[in-house]
This record gives sequence, structure tokens and C-alpha cells, in this order.
Amino acid sequence: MEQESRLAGMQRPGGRTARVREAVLAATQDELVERGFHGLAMDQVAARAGVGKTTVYRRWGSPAGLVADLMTELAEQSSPHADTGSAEADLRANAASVLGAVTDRRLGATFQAVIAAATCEEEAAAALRAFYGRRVAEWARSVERAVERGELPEGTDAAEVVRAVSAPLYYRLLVTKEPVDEDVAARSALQALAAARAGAFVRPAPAVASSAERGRSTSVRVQNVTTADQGSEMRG
Amino acid sequence: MEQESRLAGMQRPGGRTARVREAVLAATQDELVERGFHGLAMDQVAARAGVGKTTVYRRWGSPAGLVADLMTELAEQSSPHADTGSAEADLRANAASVLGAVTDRRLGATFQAVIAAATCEEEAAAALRAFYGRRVAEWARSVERAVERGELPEGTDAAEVVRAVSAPLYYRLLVTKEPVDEDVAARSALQALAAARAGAFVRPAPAVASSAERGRSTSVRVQNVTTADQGSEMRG
DNA sequence: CGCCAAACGGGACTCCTGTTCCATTAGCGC
DNA sequence: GCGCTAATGGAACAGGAGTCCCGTTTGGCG
Repeated sequence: MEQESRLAGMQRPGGRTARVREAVLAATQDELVERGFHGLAMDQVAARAGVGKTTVYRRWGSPAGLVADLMTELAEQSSPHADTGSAEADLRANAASVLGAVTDRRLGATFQAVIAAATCEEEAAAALRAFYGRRVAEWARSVERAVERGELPEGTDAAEVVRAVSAPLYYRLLVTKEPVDEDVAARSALQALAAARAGAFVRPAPAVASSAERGRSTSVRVQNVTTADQGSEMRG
Repeated sequence: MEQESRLAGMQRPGGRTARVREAVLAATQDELVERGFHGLAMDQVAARAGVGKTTVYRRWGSPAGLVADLMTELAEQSSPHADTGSAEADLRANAASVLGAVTDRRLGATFQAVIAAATCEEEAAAALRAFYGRRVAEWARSVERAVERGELPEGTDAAEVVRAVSAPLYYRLLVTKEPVDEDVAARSALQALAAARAGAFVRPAPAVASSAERGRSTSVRVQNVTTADQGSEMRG
């Protein structure tokens, strides 16, 4: 993409260019709140931002490009993540955080838009991945600490637990379109926690690695999907 | 919607009309596989189906309409759902089924498209909801039977368990764009199972109901979102 | 302070999507 | 078979998104 190079290493980042970018991104967010992603028109954004249509096309190329840049902007802002000393409280806070993001009028519209854009534009998809990669890594630390404290089984895949907290929320938001509220968020956190405690997030021993800890944990193995009830797994 | 009435109660459903519909939907799927939803052009579909552009516009109105009709068609085809007598095997089969749907070249493209369409068109969103409502209800029966057998705690929300199986898969597919394979599917099923066994899907006692069974579970209750910042997360 | 390249802005132009009009075809009931 | 009408098909038309061209502005730099 030619736009990217301009976005990243701008050769004249001083005054005007920065001002234009700021104005355009702000206008984009306003438009997203009012009309949603499918109603995002480059002309409108340009007009609202008070810049030329040509400029918007030149620098962002498409609605998806606008939205991707917006997401990149958001990704750069670090968010506070809880570390309360209790896995339950941390995961609840995580769920609440996701809830806040998708519920907030402005942020929610942006997320919806990015996800919509990501379904058809690789650029937006990459921005989304980058954002979540960062957030998941941040929150994973609190899960790791819970493992260190012995609250969760040894070998638990922290990032997986974090993802498991938000997965049901996004599932509702995107697939079933059910409302997402505090109740759902809290339950989601607790479900992830329960599964984690039961050892469902313990990484399968990679080939011939240390299978020593396994005896200690609740012994969850991933085997062939096919047949019925091997019975053994998952029991503590 | 005016199209809907035509799709639903067609006044002359015989021969030609049905043929046209079939041809158009087939062409739509082909186009989706080749170009994806954002590349779905009404003209192309019409040409490929060997029908007039006008007809396609008249009966489906938009790419989203095409995709929604396709989804409705798929929803009407009942899928076999396992009932092996073991919750684990059933949930694994469920996960495998979802995996199959999103992995299959043709079906997968269709699902991606419907989801993309659902992000901007209520019609497609409704078709998607209807589809999943049906599928979830079908699979929920096997979970209910597991509850009856005593494999899972009394009061477990069967539909929730089923949703929990597919949620991580869709999360990967849509949000993080990670690959989804048998391994992920199997883990997803086991995680849901673990949480269900731990009682994380037991419905919160509605007012003054039986909270007796709760002692048996690992004491996971839905409480107030206790500690930490639930306010301004995701912010800078 | 003044040069110069980078960035911006406006307007005309193109192409493609979606609509409208009307002639034609083909189910369906008799 | 036969007519009636729903449904289809083709072609012309309109509107809007995206591109191009070129003149204007702006900020970095000597």
C-alpha cells in the first residue's frame, strides 16, 4: 500500500499535516457514530473535517483505511489493566473493560466499524489484530501472576484465558447480535475462570517436553476429536 | 422490505421463478468464494446466473439481500447433531461441526459473507440470528440430556454451553483472524465442558429459586463486579 | 527573509452501481 | 390449448464514488 508509507513516515509531519490528520480522524469517528461503517463516505468525512476530498483519498484511500488508522491510533493509547491480586477480580475487570469498549457510544461505533472493515480489508484486519494482540498481552500478565500464586494450574495459557473472557462477548456482539451487558460480561469472566481452574487452558505438552507437571494439574489432553467418551479427561 | 414479501410468499413459485432463484443463489455462492462479500456485484451475479440484472435487483435488492437469502436457505437444511450419550463427545462433535462449516471452502465463504453483511444490514443480521438460534437449540438438547444424566450440574443453561463452544472459534475467525483447526475446536469444546462441570453455566437463581445444588459446584456465583476500575478502561 | 518541495484544494471527468420503462416470456387456471 | 397476469429481460438513464490535473498553500531550511 502506498498510503501506509505516508501514514507511517510522513516527510513533513509538522503543523498542517498533523492538523489535517487529527481533523479527519475526528470527523471519521463522528460519522461512524452517526451513520455506521457502511454509511461512511469519503466526501462526507472530508467535508466534515474541512479538508479537500482529494486529500482524504490520497492519504487513506478508502473508508477501511480511515477506520484502520483510527484503530491504530487507539492501539497506541495504552489502557490500564487491573492487577488486584485475585484472578476473579482481574478477569471481571477485564470483561468489564471489554464491555466498556463495545458499549461506549463512540468507541463502540469505532470497534464495530473496524470489525466490519476487517471482514473485507486486510489493512483493517491487521490493525485489529495488532490492537488485540497488545491488549491480550497486557491482561495476560495478571493471569500469569495468578498462576504464580497457585490460583490457577501450572502451565495455564494466560493469553488463552484472556481471550476466553472476551470471546463470548464478541460472539454475542457479532454473530448473535444479542445485547451485551454487565451480567453477560461477569458470567463470561466466571466461565473462563472456572475452565481455567479446571485446567482446561493448560497447554498440551509440546511433543516430548516436560510432562512432569501434568500429574499435578487437572490433566486436560487434546486428543482425537472423533470418537466418543474417552471418559478419562477433564476429571479432577 | 418489499423484497421479503416476494421471497416469502411468492405468488407464482412454479418452474421459472424457482429456477431463477436457484441459479442466482448458486451464482452468489460462486462469487463469494472467488471474490468475497465486498467483491459481490449484482451485475456479476446476474450474468453468472444467466438472468437479467433487473431481476436480481428486483428480488434481492442488494448484495446483503442475496447473502441473507442464502443463509435462510442454509438454515432450512437441518444438520445432523450428535447425541452420543456423553457430553464430551457431543460437545466435541459440535465444535467439529462448527469447524467444518467455517473451514469448508464454500460454506466458509458464505458464513464470512453473511457476517460481513450482518455488520451493516439488519436483514442479513436477522438471517444470521435465525440460523444460529436454530442450530444452538438443536445442539442444546444433547447438553440437556447430559444434565438429566447428572453429567452436568442441575440448572445448567444448555444453550449457553453450546454458544460457549463456538464463541472462541468465531472470535478467532472474526476478531483475531487466527487459523482455526481441529486442535482449537477440540480445546474449545473441552473448555466449555470444564466450565459447565464447574457450574459456571448454572443460571443465576431467579429471585427465590432452588439454590440448593449450588453447593455441589465449585462455588462460582455471579456477584457484583467487585473491585477495580470498571469505569474508564480502554482509554489512554 | 525567501526558496522549494511537499502537501493540500477545487473542479472536471470517468466509470460503475442501481433505477426506470416497457416489451416479452412463461406459469397457472380454465 | 388459450388467455391472463406475474415475472423476467434489455436498454436507456441518473447519481455518486473515485480519479486526475493543475494551481495554491505551507512549513522546513539555509
